Amino acid sequence: MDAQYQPQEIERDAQQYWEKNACFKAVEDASREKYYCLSMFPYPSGKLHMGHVRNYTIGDVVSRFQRMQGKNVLQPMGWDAFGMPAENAAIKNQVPPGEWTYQNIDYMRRQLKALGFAYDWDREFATCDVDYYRWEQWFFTKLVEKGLVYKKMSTVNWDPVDQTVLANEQVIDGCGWRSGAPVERKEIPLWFLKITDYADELLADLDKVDWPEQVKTMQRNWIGKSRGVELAFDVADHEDNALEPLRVYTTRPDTLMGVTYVAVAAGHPLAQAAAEGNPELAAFLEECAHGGTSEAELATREKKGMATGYQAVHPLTGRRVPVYVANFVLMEFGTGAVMAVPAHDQRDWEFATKYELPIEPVIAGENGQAPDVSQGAHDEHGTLINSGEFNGLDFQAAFDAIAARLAEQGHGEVKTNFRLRDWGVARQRYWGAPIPVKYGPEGQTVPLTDDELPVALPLEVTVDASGSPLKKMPEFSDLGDGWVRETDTFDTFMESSWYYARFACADNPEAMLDERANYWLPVDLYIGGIEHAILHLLYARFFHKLMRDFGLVESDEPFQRLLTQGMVIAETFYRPEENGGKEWFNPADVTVKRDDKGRPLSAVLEEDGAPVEMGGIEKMSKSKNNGVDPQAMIDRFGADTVRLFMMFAAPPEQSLEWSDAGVEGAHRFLKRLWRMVAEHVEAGTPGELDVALLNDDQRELRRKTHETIKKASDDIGRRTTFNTAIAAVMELTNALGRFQNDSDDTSPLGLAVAREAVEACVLLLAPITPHASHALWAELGHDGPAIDAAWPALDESALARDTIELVVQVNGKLRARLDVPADADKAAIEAQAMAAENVQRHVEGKTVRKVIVVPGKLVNIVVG
RNA sequence: GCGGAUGUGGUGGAAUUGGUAGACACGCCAGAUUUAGGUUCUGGUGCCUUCGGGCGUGGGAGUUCAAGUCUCCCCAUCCGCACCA
Repeated sequence: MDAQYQPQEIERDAQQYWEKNACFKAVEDASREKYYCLSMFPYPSGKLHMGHVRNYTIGDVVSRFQRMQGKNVLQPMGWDAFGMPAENAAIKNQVPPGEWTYQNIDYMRRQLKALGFAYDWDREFATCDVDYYRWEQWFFTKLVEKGLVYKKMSTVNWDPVDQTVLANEQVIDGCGWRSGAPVERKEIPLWFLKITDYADELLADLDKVDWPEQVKTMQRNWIGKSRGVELAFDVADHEDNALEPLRVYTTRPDTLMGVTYVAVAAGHPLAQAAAEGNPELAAFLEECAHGGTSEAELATREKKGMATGYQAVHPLTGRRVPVYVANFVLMEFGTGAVMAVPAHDQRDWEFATKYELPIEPVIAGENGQAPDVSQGAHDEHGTLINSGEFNGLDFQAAFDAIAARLAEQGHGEVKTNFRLRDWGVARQRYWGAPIPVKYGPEGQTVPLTDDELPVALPLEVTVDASGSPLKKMPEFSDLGDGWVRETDTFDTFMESSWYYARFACADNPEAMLDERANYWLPVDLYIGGIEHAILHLLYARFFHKLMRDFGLVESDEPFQRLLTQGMVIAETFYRPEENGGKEWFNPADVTVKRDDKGRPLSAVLEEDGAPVEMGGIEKMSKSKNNGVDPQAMIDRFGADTVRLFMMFAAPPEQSLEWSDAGVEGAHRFLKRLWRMVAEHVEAGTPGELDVALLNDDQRELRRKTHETIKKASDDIGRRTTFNTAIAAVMELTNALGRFQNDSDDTSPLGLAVAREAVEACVLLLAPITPHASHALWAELGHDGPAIDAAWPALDESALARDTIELVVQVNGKLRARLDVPADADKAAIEAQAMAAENVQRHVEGKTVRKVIVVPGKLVNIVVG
């Protein structure tokens, strides 16, 4: 065989073999155990970035591993093809979004193929294909029939200059990203899906899936189920006329006696009414109507408020408290009003302090006395004080008693609330799936019928900054007789909420899903970025339940197991510019100088030899110019090296720092492995592996082989820590290298032991470096391809040891190491530990108080 | 602001169930080989040290025979926050 590792030839040959033999075509087979492995599909932005490479390598490693376990594996790929970037590119380059998108898909598909991923390409689709989104339109009309869809007024970001709705991302510091004009908040009617109808089930079914606990916690908190009391304050205006009662929700009815004011959102009817004839308040409401709508922006904004002049009547005491308008109270959230207990809620405390409102403690501190609230709120549960007849009750008793009293008086009731809000699915954009609804001349709103579907998005358009071209295309929107079509399109989360199911039967022109979906679903392992932990994953879970209740799928959850991968990050380099900005340089164009300990000292730009500043390690991004192009790395080292480095440099859930030196290390390892296999093949034909005849070196290498099989199987199959699996294989190759060089054992039996080790290395790496393993497996004389080889089997008997090394501690400090027989009892171990010279030295003259023996691990002698 | 995470040598990371801290790799140092080609091989490498040992997992306290791992407080960084995907 060729002693040189030639990745380009090897990878081309392997990929041709797989393609020619349709190796990765998945066929439903009820007699075989299936495994559906899915990586989140990419947005076709132009070319692959390292985050994609990482995501898809993880999925490919698991898919190939499961195939070697004998499973019937499905690993599909497609394109999340609708979205804003295509419209932005269209504005910039005068190319229709569809054309731009499909060109990007063609280029990125070639890149994926060059990485050797084991996809069933026959199932590929893009969400902008009408054959895909037509089913989403059809399903939406069915949801309308079932009453799971409604239209209501909702707040959006409005750019008053460009006369268009802006996404939160397009609002920068409260201003439109193109126009720079201060953004206004505008109310428009939008379509919503009733995800809140499924809130309880979405919460409960988190217990059924095998997901990282932190993701489940984030979803639970997002759904935010709480038990509280909804109560009403009577309200009186300046002339003491009674107004509509003010409804608020609280999870702390026990603090009700500490209410010193109530606050309403700027959009609340009470605020609007109070502003009439009050120009100052009207100006404040106007101020609140500016700026973005995102919760983060609202919550971090300086807390401001203004008195309405209205009074609210405390439902139990009859005491009057002022009604304020506050910019941190949201109309979308709950009733749009809150009761404020500044002594026991930090946000209320800050507001009360700022506007000099009373702060009255009603919950005792730890010592049973009134807590000190001069520096901040006391928000823990405790015994009630200053609460009249409720004094002395604990949280639960007070909750129940106060809720009962409010109910008695008709002022309130216990209520379960959710933080989760219904899903607004309408977007005022062009590049998305048209919402299949029409409006009649008398204001009718009618979902389209099956024979009016699909509504195909026109592809020949001119896009500019002034909003969706659909709204200016009567040939699209005008249906005649006074009927017009909806020009809003779906949120792109709609497409990504069910694509995993369509992969099971992507070629079906007659139905959204068919029985094949029930063969493949649920997805056994779903892999993607942690940034999708809430929205995408929650919407997809919701959509799955909708499809289930419509009889389209049988399972309750779409993704049985979830792996959330970390980001790919890299060092940044820059030079300050005269205008105060920074010019960023790509790591590929910079050389870092180090001191003799390897610490980075300085960096210079290769082009001019002059220094650049090191800007720290950041997520790969265009703005910091620290992206490393996967294509350049594949061209230089081959796909296997890139895959190996990505899997070795960090566990999949953590962020991964790109390192050119690390990639070279991965490449070096593959070259070394190749050479070792070549040397082994040259050394002669192995004999029969008769384990009874092994010498010590042979038995040791064989033990290492099977220890490695055991560890790699567990690391890849159960733990998904590919980095430690690779480290274990590297240890085995190191052991094999010593065996080849130091022992130089070319006896038939020695070669048989070496062969077992070599084949283990090749197969254990096959999911990670499939091309190299494909070639090496053939060089080792196998007729079938490596992808059809079974995962190496563990021989437990090879792991057996005669003696075990134990450590001996004195007072927890390591003092000696012992070789003890594997079957030694505690007394014997203790005696041997005590006898050790260094142990004697540390025990001498002291009293042995205790001896702890942990079998197989250590002995700890406690002296005093 | 709210919710979730992370923090270990010069660097990436390992330590899976409270039990040997630093596996594996990068970098660096020394030596050998080769001087065409992204070399290869061997050895060393946490810090301090009076060479006995001592110290050491972001900082501070605590539980334990034993803490990177468990508890509490603090600091820093990252992710998400409903129209980015």
